[in-house]
Amino acid sequence: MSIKYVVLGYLSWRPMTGYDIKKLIAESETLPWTANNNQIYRALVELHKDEWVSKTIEEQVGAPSRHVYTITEKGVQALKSWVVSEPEPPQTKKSFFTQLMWADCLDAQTLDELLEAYLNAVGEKLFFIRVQADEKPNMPERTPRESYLWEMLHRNWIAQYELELNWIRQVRRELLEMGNGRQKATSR
Amino acid sequence: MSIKYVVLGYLSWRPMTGYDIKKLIAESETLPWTANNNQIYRALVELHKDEWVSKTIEEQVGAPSRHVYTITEKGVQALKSWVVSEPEPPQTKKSFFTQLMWADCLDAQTLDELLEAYLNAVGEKLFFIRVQADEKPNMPERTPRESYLWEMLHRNWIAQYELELNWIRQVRRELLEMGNGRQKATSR
DNA sequence: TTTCTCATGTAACGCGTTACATGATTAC
DNA sequence: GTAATCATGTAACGCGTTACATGAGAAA
Repeated sequence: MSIKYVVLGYLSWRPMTGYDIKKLIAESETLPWTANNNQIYRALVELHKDEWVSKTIEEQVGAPSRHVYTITEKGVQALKSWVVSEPEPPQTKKSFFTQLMWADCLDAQTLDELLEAYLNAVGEKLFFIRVQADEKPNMPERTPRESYLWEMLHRNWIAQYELELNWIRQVRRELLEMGNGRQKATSR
Repeated sequence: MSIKYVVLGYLSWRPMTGYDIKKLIAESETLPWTANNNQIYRALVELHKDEWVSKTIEEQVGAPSRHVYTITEKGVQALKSWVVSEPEPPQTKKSFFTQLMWADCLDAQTLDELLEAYLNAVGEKLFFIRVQADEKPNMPERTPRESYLWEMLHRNWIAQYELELNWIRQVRRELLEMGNGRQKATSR
C-alpha cells in the first residue's frame, strides 16, 4: 500500500538516486516489494510533486546524469505521520498451504517428498535472511534504539522461518508414525 | 498465483455454485484471497472452458437459477498435478515493519503506544483464526490423514501469530528497560 | 568479447479489489 | 420497513511484475 513511504524512508537517511534506492530494496529479503524501476521512478516523481523531496541533477561525463533526491522538512513530517498510522496485522501468503489442503490424494511417500521440498525452500529463504541480517546496510549515525529495532526485526523474521521449519519436521515425523501405524494394522 | 486451483479444490469435495465457493473463501481467515465475484466467476468460466469442471443449471422459481459445477476426471488429474508442483516459501507482508524501520523519530511513549496498537491488531486476527479453527467446515468423509493435515495447518497459523505476540511483548519490555536505563543515567 | 555496473526510463499485462447492478424471498 | 440471504454477473481502477530500450565504461 505504499512503496512511496519506503522510498521516502530511505531518503531520510541521506540523499540518493532512484538507482541507489532500487539496490537497497533489491537487497532486502523481507520488504514485500521486488525492486522494480517502474514503481520506484514513479514514486520519486510523485514525492517530488508533493514537495516531500527536492531534486538536483548531477551531470556526468560518459554516464547518465544522476538525479539526486533529498528529503524536505515537509517530507520528514509526512514520514513521521505515516509511521504512527494504524498498524495492520501481518498478511502471510503461504501458497503451499493451499496445495496441502488438497494433498490427501497423494500417497505417503509423495506427500513426504513434497514436504521435504517445502522444507528446502523455507530453509533456503532462511539462509538468505540470515546472511542479510549479518551484513548491516551502510546507514549513518544510528541511535542505539534504532539499532535495537532493526536487530529485532531481523530476529522476528528468523524466528518465523525457524518456526516454519520445526512445524514441517513435526508434520513429517507424525505422518510417518501414522503411516507405520496403518501398515502395522493391515499386516496384522 | 491461482485462485483457480482453490476453486477446483473446493469442487473436489462436492458440486457447488460460485456463490457457495465465494462463501467458503470468505469464511477462511488464512486463504490469501478476499472472496470477490469477479475472480471466482471468471475462474469458473475458465475451468469450464478447460473441461476441468462440468456445468448444470438448476432453474428455480423466485430466485436466480443455480449454476452447479462438478469436477471432471480431467479436473481431478489437473488438481493432483498442481498439488505436487514446486513449493514456494511463505511470503509475509508485514507492512507495519516498514513503519517500524523509520520509527526512531518517535518518543518512547508514542512508540510504545504504536506497538500496543500492533499487539491489538495481531491479537484480534489471532482470535478470528482460533474461532475458524474450532468450527470445522462441512466437508464430507475426510480421511484421518486429511483431518490431521487441516488441523496442523490451523495450528501453524495460530503458532505464527502467537510468536508475533510474544515478540511484540519482548520488544515493548526491552524498550521500556532501555528508556528507564537512560532516564536513570541522566538523572544521576 | 562478452558480461557487469551505472543510470535513466517506458510498455504491456495480470491479478486483485471495490463498487455497482438486479431481483426475489425471508427475517427482524 | 429495513436488512440480510440467495445468486448471478460487470466496470473501473490500482498496484505490481516482467520485459523492453538506451548507452557508456570497466572488468573477466
